[in-house]
Amino acid sequence: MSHFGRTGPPDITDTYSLLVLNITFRTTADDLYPLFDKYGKVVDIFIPRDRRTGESRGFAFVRYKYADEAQKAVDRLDGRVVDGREMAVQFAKYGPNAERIQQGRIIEKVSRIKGSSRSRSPRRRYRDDHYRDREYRKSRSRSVDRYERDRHKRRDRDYRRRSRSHSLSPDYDRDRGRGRDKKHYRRSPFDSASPPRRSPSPYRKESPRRSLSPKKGSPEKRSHIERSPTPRSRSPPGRAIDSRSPSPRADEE
DNA sequence: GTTGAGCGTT
Repeated sequence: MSHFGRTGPPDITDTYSLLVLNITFRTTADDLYPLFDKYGKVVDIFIPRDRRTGESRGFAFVRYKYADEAQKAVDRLDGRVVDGREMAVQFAKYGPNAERIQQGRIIEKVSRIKGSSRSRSPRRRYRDDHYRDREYRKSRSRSVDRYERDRHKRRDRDYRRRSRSHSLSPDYDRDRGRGRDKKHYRRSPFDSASPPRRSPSPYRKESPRRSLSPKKGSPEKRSHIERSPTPRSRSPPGRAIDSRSPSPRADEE
């Protein structure tokens, strides 16, 4: 009763799905229920979680019974700060069965949009057109494309932290930033209160940090060489290990 | 204990 998503989809025949993005990873369906239920009758709330960690992915699906209520919730809850984070509420474009959705309502059949009431959500922007363009082609299964991208994203998401970007063009990056939010936009690097005096090259992605003395060794280099099946007994038959790791305690122990 | 583009389960 309280927990949504525990069971399969109850009935998505006459329900409107709303996509809630930008929510915190700690936000649960129970937390969103009172918020969305205040604006209408919430049929079900589902928050996709990770299969491995089980943590929320950062977005949830709120299903409403009526479109007017859903629309109101989108207008009222869109941009609302929840748990210190602004959540973006918008109509879902895709359904659970990869079905097409218009204004949150699942359309089993691919009907042509007459253009009656589509300019109701100005938040969709050109993104809708972009996706639609791909669907129009129908040269390939978009479902697979989506899953493939998702998969890459999952792994890339973890690796992204270490590596900023492989080598994407400025255009690509700019397109993404522009389509998402403008909060990332910075007025000017010189506008900063602290001049980049300390930073040798703020524009540089990273400092090469070339050290003339490679110290004793680089563990990273050894990573690709071998995993060292026996890291503990990797002590070479020399005095290298002895000189750098006397291990006085080990002697006593 | 962390992260932040995006579209979903029994």
